[in-house]
Amino acid sequence: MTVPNVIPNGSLAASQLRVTPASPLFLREDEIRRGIELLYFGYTAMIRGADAILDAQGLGRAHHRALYFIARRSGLSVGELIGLLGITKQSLGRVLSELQARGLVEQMVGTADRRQRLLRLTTTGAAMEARLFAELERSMARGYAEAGQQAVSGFWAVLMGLVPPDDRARVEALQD
Amino acid sequence: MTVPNVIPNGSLAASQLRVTPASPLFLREDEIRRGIELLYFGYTAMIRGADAILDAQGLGRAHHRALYFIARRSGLSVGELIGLLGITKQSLGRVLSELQARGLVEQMVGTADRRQRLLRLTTTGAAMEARLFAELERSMARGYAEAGQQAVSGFWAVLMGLVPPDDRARVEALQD
DNA sequence: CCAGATATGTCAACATGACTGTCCCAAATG
DNA sequence: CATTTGGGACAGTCATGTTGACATATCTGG
Repeated sequence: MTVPNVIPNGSLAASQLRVTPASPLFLREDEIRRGIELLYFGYTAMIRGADAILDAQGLGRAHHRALYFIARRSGLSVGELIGLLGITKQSLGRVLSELQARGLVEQMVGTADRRQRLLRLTTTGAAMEARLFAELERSMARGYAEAGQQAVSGFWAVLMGLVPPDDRARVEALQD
Repeated sequence: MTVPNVIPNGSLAASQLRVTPASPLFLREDEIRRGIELLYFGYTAMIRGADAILDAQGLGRAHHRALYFIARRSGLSVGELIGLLGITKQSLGRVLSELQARGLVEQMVGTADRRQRLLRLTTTGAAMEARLFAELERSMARGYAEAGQQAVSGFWAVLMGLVPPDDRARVEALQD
């Protein structure tokens, strides 16, 4: 690698380096790469268990994400789900119709706005989502446990810091 | 949601709940879901900037991952790269031959084992990887900065906790 | 030194999940 | 009533993963 080990960055908080707190900070490339790699491998590892279940059912990650958010915000509209997933109407359309065909998801006409289709899980769908969630939970709980509760707030803080400020409200909104 | 708010977990460290440290711990579902969601949205957000560059070049994330790890471990073998990416030889083959055709990656016959093809970036490839890395870095540095250095070790700790113990050595090995 | 294991490459077929573009309908909104 | 909005449907494309089968060069153990 020819990229220098030390990278200038205008306005960062204190790092492990011995830098006076008020000075411009230099983050070492290794620290950045470590974050990138842990994010990649950690995310992959967390998903792995659920992937196996999905595979056995002939479903994919796209189905899981839809089930997850419908479970999380029962009664959300198709448009809201599209916004959370960040995909197009056409892409979601296929996933959603498969989930409906399997009897995992059902629609209701919106009450306030009758154009909307409000989504919720069927009993079967809720059971499936619970199985998938249990896998994610097992992994995440282990991560929390191994790191300790003190680490968890740092974990949250950095991840939220990755999300562009304009998008944060949407993420926070999931926390009821 | 019909899943209970409180989930039993055998052997976890202290949480925010008022639980005596030695007792079995109960992690609240919200804390788990928050981790899952932040991991999803944070990862997506970090990648976004690089995705735009890749798109403009007609490359995809698969190419980026290959470039990233070749940059990180210059001279690694095809088999090692397959192991890091967790994909099949055939999947990597396509990506790798595209990168070679574009003059971003080159191969050398292994010295110790002449069956191996050792991979490294060309000058052009290193420049491309540096551009992509700069985007990831921008995002990650902002996350670190907003959270503060103290949070970063918690961030690392939880993510490493997500990785199954057997796989951790491989992740650590990237840190030279 | 030879038989078998290993590292890599390649061809072919297929599945998933994204995309764009277009057209349509029903309901809300002004 | 005209326009906008929420949603559905159809068609085609692309990126990236998969299996399976086979080839070739090289290493390694008996």
